[in-house]
Amino acid sequence: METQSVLSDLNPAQKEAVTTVEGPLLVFAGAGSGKTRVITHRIAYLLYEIGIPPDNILAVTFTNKAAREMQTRLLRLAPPDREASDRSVFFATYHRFCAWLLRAYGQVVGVQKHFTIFDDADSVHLIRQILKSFNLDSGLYRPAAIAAMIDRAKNDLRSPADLQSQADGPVQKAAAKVFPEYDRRLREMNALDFSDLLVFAVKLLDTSPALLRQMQEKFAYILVDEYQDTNIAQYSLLRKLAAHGNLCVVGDDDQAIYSWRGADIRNILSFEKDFPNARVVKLEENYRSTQGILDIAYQVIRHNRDRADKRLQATRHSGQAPMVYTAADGYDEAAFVARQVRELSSEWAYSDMAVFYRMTAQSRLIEEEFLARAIPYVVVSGVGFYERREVKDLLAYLRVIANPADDAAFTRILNVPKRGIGESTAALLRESARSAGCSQLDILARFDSIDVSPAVKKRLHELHDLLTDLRNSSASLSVEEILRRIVSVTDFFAYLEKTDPAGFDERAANVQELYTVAQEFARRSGGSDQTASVTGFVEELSLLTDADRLDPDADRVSLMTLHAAKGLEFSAVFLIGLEEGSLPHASAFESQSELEEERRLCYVGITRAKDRLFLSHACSRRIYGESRDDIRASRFLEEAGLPEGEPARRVSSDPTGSIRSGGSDRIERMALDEETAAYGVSPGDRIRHPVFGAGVLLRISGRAENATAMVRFDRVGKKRLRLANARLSRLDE
DNA sequence: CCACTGCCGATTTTT
DNA sequence: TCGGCAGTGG
Repeated sequence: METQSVLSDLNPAQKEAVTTVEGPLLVFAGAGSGKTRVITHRIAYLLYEIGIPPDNILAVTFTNKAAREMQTRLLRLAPPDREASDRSVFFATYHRFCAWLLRAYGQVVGVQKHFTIFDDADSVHLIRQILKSFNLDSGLYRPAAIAAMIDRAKNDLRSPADLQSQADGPVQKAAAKVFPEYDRRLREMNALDFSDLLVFAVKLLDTSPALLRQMQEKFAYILVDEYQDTNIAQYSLLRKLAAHGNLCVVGDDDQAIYSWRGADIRNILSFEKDFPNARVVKLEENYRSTQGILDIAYQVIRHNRDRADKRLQATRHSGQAPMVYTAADGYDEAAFVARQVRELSSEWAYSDMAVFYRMTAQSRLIEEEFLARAIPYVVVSGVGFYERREVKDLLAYLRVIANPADDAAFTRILNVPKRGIGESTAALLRESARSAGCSQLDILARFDSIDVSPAVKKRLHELHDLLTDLRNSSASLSVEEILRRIVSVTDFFAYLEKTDPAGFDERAANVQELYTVAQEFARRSGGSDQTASVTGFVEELSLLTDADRLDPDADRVSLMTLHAAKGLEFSAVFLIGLEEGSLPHASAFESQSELEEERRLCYVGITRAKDRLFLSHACSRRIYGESRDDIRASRFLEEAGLPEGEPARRVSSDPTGSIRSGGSDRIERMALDEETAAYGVSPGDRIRHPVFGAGVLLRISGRAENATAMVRFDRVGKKRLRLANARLSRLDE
């Protein structure tokens, strides 16, 4: 009976993938072929048919979202009495798994228990400081570029010395020079960046054979999702853990789109070589898309040379043919998308539709058009909740509490809220810490011996007391209570009010939201050791992304980059900007392998569509403020055998004039700054202008008296106006 | 410590 | 075009 539920409804290939339990297994899971099903059913099979204890199973994913989804779906397969035990199957991202391992055993390789995880912004910030201390011009050597190189080296398990010897070109040389210093400072701060989590986990398992053996025994069965995106460090980790050979990897080389992050497609293509007895199963039955959509996808992807041969077969009826729209320009393209969305909305919910593009900036015209027509949408990703200033500030307090050596966090809160400690004092603390070989917080503890004015000394004293008090009280408080305490003792709300009066409501709401997140964390972890729970909370936040908190129930069209689209599906998909230079991106023109990755991006986009697919491109476009009308259609359209149409005429859009837009909501569109409050209007509003009449406010840019509004008027079309001068009034809806 | 200005640069960003 | 920065001046 149980076999029934675990194996029923699986096709033969899926069944083979689920029941081939011993030995290495590579599952090529084409788009829409039931990949997640296979993984979850396989785990269920291991648990309920083979009788493997749940804590012997490790399932590795790339995103928290994927981990969560698998966990939920596994629970649905559980016999009623087994639910509880299923929870001890270890679902984790690589990074979370490594963080777990290092918290428990990291001391062996010099990682302190309460280490902090640096996010990209922290890293870049640190690198900027180092460049400065080396007198390297941060204009010439862009910190983000250096950070990327170092990150890449780590993901390749290359040491600073390796980078040094391979460095070619001035920027790489600079990166090679910064690398060891960057690492040194991280160690000093008891901090690890994202890739360090992997690097040190590998190092730990290398250093301690006993621990490795223990882990191999514990995780006797390992499953890996999205194997095509594995980088060298991750691969190395897997090889060590899965020396027993019970490794099941699931992936699709055609959907490898993260090589620029160090992912190496060869990991999946040479799995059979690396694990000699590997069984290979190909899932080529597609349950998602119509045949017409799959045909186009195949026509595109077959142009890649570096791929395993396979072709998806539709299990669904043929459906409506995909279409290409050749737009006069970007506005026309946006209008086309909006019109179609409106039309399709009689058949599908907005949340069944999505617009994909190559670059984040490409969302803008679509957003404006959707705002103008009151089409509800959500931009997936964008400025994340966890990147918001107020959230990072409060997080920095927690970081200092959990890890007093975290100088980066300390620097962040040193003068936040403003307490009259300026750059010169900050530099002094930095320097003293440097020469004394201790943390800046340690220096603060000895403020008496610091050579500063009495006034500054007093402020340092107060800061020290404040932090000491917080740290002491943290032992007996929940994370939420600690947060509330930080907010109250620093008078945080007053600080928000003062520095950003217009954005106050927004920011205050974010602080509230953070309380809620802390509450939920406490409920989940049911913690005992408080320091551990602060550490745990900070870790959780560091490893979360904004996508983890999007509300899936809201009825909105999703706007996202092609990278963000992987793993999702929609009834109707719009893939816009299919132009040479955009998709494929210009930077890929010179390289065969990069072009192939662009092609895979295109493929990923196409295969997200269940029923309707719209591909569009424009003949003329504004690029970096310059109008260009020599834009050529993407080669991928030609490869797909899709003729471009006659350039469409500019269509003047009919303003719908109705209700407030859907775009703006707390999480995703928080960019409405001071101006919104100052002038009482925000994007999406129906407004009236004394001369031009009624229209829709599309966008606000610039600040203070330079702030300009982009308005689409019903009668006279689009105009830019200075907010300070234009007397815009909001029309009630 | 801030507000202003002028310059540069501009893919993608699972963690 | 536009946003993020470093450098400047009050």
